[in-house]
Amino acid sequence: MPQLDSGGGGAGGGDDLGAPDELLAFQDEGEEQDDKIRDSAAGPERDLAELKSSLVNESEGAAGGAGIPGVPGAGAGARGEAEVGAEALGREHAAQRLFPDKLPEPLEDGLKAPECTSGMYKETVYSAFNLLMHYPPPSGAGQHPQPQPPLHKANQPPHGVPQLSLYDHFNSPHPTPAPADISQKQVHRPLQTPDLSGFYSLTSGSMGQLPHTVSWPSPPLYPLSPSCGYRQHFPAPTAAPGAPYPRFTHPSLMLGSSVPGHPAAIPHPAIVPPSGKQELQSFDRNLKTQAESKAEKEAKKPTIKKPLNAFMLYMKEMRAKVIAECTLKESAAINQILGRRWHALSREEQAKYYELARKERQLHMQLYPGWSARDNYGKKKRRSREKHQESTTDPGSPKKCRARFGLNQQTDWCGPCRRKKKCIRYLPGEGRCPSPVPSDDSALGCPGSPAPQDSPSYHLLPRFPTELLASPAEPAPTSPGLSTALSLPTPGPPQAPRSTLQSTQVQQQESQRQAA
DNA sequence: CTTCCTTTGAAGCCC
DNA sequence: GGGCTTCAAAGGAAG
Repeated sequence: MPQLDSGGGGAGGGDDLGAPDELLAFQDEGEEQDDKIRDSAAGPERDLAELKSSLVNESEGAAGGAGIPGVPGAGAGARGEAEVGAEALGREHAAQRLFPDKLPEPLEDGLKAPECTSGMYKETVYSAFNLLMHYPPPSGAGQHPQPQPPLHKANQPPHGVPQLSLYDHFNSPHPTPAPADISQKQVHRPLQTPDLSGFYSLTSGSMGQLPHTVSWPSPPLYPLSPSCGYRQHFPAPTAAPGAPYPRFTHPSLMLGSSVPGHPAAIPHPAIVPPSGKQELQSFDRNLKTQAESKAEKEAKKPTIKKPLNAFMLYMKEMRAKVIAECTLKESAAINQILGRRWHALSREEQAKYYELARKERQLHMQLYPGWSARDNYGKKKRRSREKHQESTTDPGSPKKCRARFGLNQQTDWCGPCRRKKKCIRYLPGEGRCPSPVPSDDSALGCPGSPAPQDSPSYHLLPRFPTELLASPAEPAPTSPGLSTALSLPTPGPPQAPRSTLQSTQVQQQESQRQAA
């Protein structure tokens, strides 16, 4: 994993929640990083071209990479408990009124310059990082040597000034702070990108300053109030302007005001109703009747979702863009494209998402100390036991197929069927699946650039036209011989995989476009 | 209405 | 510790 932590020591030193896989991902990126970094200043067009070249060179490993930008850990500044209460609230408002004047110059610039022309997703990433600045400040700051205070008081910046470490480090043009007098500012600076908040929503003031090239249909992970921070959903009377966590105050720390099920409770975005409308009704009922039995409350206990990992955050941000580019809406297809783009990201670009995910996990852990991913096990409808057993005992199961031929269970595709979960091609006595499977899209009737066949880190077939992944100005090279040499049969009856159908659909769209 | 598909990553479980 | 499974998001498709 990239050394995301600043390593500045102190209380934040133990904040390593990263996964070891992240390091592997970065190592795989290899030496192309220099080129990617060099090109990183280009716009969306660069992305497509880079993506194409990345796909071609995907398997090229490389040693060592540039260090990932240091990211402050979770060191917590301490505040005295005496600040709890209305006094602190009043102080917060007062401080917020003063806040704009305390904005550092870059933030001021951001406030005054909504026209930002950065990379295609940089804005949102940076925006998320702006909010990450609300996380515990780097312990290295040493501004709060006191012992770790309670959560809702733990991370307030010293003087209501936003922590700029992440901001400065990533040179984000976007400001974070939320002036208290937002409504007035909105009059002069109408929102340009009302839905900027894929990761964490920002204050309306910030949002007004944050141009967003991609519409953001998704609801914010951590919705904010129009006026500041996370106050709306996580009211924190003790929060100072720019305070990191207080607006995220855990329900259990809200002294009864935000406990799930409590009338005043406002759920964290990770808290998801067990069943949509019913959940809303449940909350509505809770607003009316507080005398429900404890058992009932338990039964209606909302589900706390897993924190999003880096790729999920990336998908959340980029989905709309891919949908717009490809005119596809099926998520399975979009996700394939996003997966390849993810691999094509530079180390630094991925590092941003890994860091976001790390913060996400850290925040989630603090919000829900007792929560475990196991809590949600079985909440999604599991496949039946019989089906599972059938899969594992089926000689054609990809699991057995991969095991038999020494393929990677996680990433290798089992033969030409191109399915991970159920190999429909391999049959007993048929011999080894031709794996790696054909690495160009021609098997799907799609021209495409060949993928590295022996790459241990990139076995997946390109099942979508390379045009979707590569720059239109740079047509992907075709490899006509490969598929014909392999002469792979289609998955065949009863049905071809949906992805194949989807690919065909995409190809048809592309053909029509070219014909036009 | 429910499940599947499809991706990567994190985490839990089992041996 | 390795291997496997489940879940996280998303929305169309299929059952």
